[in-house]
This record gives sequence, structure tokens and C-alpha cells, in this order.
Amino acid sequence: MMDEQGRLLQSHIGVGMGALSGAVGMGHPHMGPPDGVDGGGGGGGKQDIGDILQQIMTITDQSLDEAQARKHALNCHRMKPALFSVLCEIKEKTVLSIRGAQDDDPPDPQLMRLDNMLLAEGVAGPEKGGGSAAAAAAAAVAGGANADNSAEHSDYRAKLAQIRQIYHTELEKYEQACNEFTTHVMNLLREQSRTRPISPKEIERMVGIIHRKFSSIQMQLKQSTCEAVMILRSRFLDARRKRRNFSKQATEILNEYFYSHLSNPYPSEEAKEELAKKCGITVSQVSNWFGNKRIRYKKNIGKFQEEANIYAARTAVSATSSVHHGSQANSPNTPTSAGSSGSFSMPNPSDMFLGIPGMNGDSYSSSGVTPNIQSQVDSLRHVMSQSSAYGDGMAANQLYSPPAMSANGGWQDATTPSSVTSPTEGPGSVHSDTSN
DNA sequence: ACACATGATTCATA
DNA sequence: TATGAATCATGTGT
Repeated sequence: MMDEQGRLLQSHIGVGMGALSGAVGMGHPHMGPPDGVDGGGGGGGKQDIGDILQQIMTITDQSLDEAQARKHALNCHRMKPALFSVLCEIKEKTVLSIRGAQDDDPPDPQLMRLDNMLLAEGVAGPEKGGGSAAAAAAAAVAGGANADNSAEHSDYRAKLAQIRQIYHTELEKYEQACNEFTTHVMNLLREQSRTRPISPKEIERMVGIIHRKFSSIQMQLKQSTCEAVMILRSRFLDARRKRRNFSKQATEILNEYFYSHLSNPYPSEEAKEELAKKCGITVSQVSNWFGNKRIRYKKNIGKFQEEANIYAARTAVSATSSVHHGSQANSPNTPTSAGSSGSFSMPNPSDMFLGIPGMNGDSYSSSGVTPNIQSQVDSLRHVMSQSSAYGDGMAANQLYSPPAMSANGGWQDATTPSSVTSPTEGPGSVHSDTSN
């Protein structure tokens, strides 16, 4: 094709010069073509074309004014539309063959993914609703807890809103820039289409290219927005980074259970679930809590003595209200662990009443003892151990050490295989009735 | 700023 | 797989 064009030009070079000036001079809209070249003689038409092409070729050599005038003249030339369309066609063929295939744009799966995610996160989509929905979802993922997450929620929401705003601002900016640029290019091309072969189709294609470019930029924006949201989410959800203490109430419930099952502080799955429900935390949080509690309690029972007493007394009192002796135990004295330290400090205090591995037949694990009784016993054990002047731990033991302890051989014995008192169990001895 | 409390995670183990 | 132990990382009180 180009060859043809070139030949066309070539063959007419030097021939048309004379006519050129004429044609240029004639270029007024209302003026007809120079002479009777109308559709007439084919040779004349060819030469005409050659002239025009020549003019186009040399237009850049002209001074600005001259060129402008010539442009105008050319635009008004009667042959212009035909020539233009031919050139467009030629160009179309060459250009299209180069990159025509890629025209159809399949919906980029990645872009769709990003869009979906942004929508799900509430960054894209409708105004506020999405954001809160996302926050709620995040909270749900966070672990069902709800009690006092509101502060966190608002924090999360605020940050999300920030991201959202930036995202929209940027998006709008891109959109606007894209539109501006598109119209600019379109105008430019339209303008240029007067002097060079640019078909509407090509303009369209150009616009498509521009849009693609911009949408790739938008994709980057979306991608980084997604990343930001992800980071925010992970920070928000990563409880380790942003640890929140459980509510006081939850801790109470957990402690209550722990100390009332001190002989076997291993809640069953059901128990965990119930505790989780009561505390507004997850089962795994309950497990964590008990895991930590056990190990920490065992590590330093003295430190927990007071706490143990409190809870033990509490449950004991509430449970065995009928029995009239727990009261003294819960006396808020034993302030410091001094009391406990007395006898328990060095060795493991627990040994006193726990870790009675050698006990006779207590083969029965929890199965043998109802939880109620057991917890009861545990509580009382504490109460007693404390109330009865520490030096006298034995007494308490003998009175209250429950079979349950031996059941698990004393879960805390591992560290302190030390002495073991004989825990004669008088199941009956201890007011086992009421449950906690 | 510091030490301590505490929930979570990791890894080894039975 | 549940647990113990060590550890991390943050919250909290001083």
C-alpha cells in the first residue's frame, strides 16, 4: 500500500507544482475547484491527487501562516474527502493489522477480583453502609466478641473511611484526567484529521487505548487500596498486635470456673463453649485463657493464692450457704500472700491439698465425682487451706481434700513432685450439695 | 520509662 | 490433638 502511495507521489512530483499554487490560491470554501477537473478526466484527477499529496508533503516547509492557509485550502479541496477516506483505509489496514487483534477486552479477572474485594470491604460501593458492613464482618471474623469492641470498631471504621476517601478521590481524579485527556486527544486528532488520515474509527481506537491505559492505572490504585485495606484488617484483626483484655466480667467467670475446678481445670469442650458464650469470647480464647492460667498458676501458686481464696470463698459461700463455716474463710484478710507464703512459699503450696497421687483407689476421675461436688470441694479446699492457719495445712487437707484431686494426680504436680499429704477423703465431710 | 499483667502464638510432646 | 512451656507483643499501672 505504501508503495502505491509513494509511487503516486513520486510520479507526480514536479508535475503538479504549477497547479499547486493555483489550487492553494483557490482554496476558498465557496470557490469551486480550479478548473474543469471535476469528475472528468481520470488523468486530471490523478494529477490533482498528486498535487494535494505534494502539498501535504511540503506543508511543513512552509511558514506557519502559509501552512495554515494551505491547510485550509486543502481542506476545502473537492478531492479531500475521497483522498482522505482512501488514506484512512490504507492506514486502517496497516495499523489494524499490527495491533488489531487485541481490541476485544475480556474483563480482566484480576480487576474483577479487586473490584469484588473493594466492594466487599466497603471501599467501593455505596457510601457509609458498606463501610459498617465491612467493619461488622471484620468484627465477626475477629471472634464473635462484641462487648466493648466499639472503640476498636470506630477506629477501624475511621481508618477504612480514610482509605475509602482517598480511593475515591484518586479514582475521581483519574477519571477526570482520563476524560480530559481523552477529549484533548480527540480534539487533537479531529483537528489533525484535516491534514492527515485519521478516521473516526481510529479516534475511537485511540480513545480505547487511552482508557485502557488509565484503567491500568486505576487497577494499580485498586491494588494498593486493597493492600491498604488488608493491612488495616490484619492489624485490626490480629489480636496479638492489638491485644484487648477481656472484660472484667469475663475474667470473673473464667476465674470462677478455674478456681472451682482447681483440681481439674480442664473444661470440656462443652464447658468451654458455655464459658465462651458467657464471656463473649471464642472457644479458643477460652482454651488460651485456661492454658495460660494453668501454667501461670502452677508456676507461682503463691501469687495466685489470694485470688484463689477470693474465688474459692466466693463460690464456697454462694454454694454452701447452708453450711455455716465458709464465712470465716473469705475474710478479706490474707491480704498479702504472706499467709500462704508461710507454709507454701518454698515448696509448692499446692502440694498441701493437691497432688495426692498416691491416694488410694481414687481411680475415678471426674467421672466419679459430679462436677458440682468437685468444684465445691475445690473451693472449700482453698477456703480451708487459708482459713486454717497456714501452718496447719494438714488439717485442711485431711478434712477436705477431695477424691478428685487424686483423680488427676494433681495436675500441677509436674513441677513439684514434692511431699504429698494423705488426703483422707471424707466425701461426706464436705458439704457437697449445692452447686455453684 | 519501666515493670508487670495478659492474651496469643509457637513448638515440642505424649 | 490437646496440652505444657516458652515467648511475643501489647495493655496497664506506677
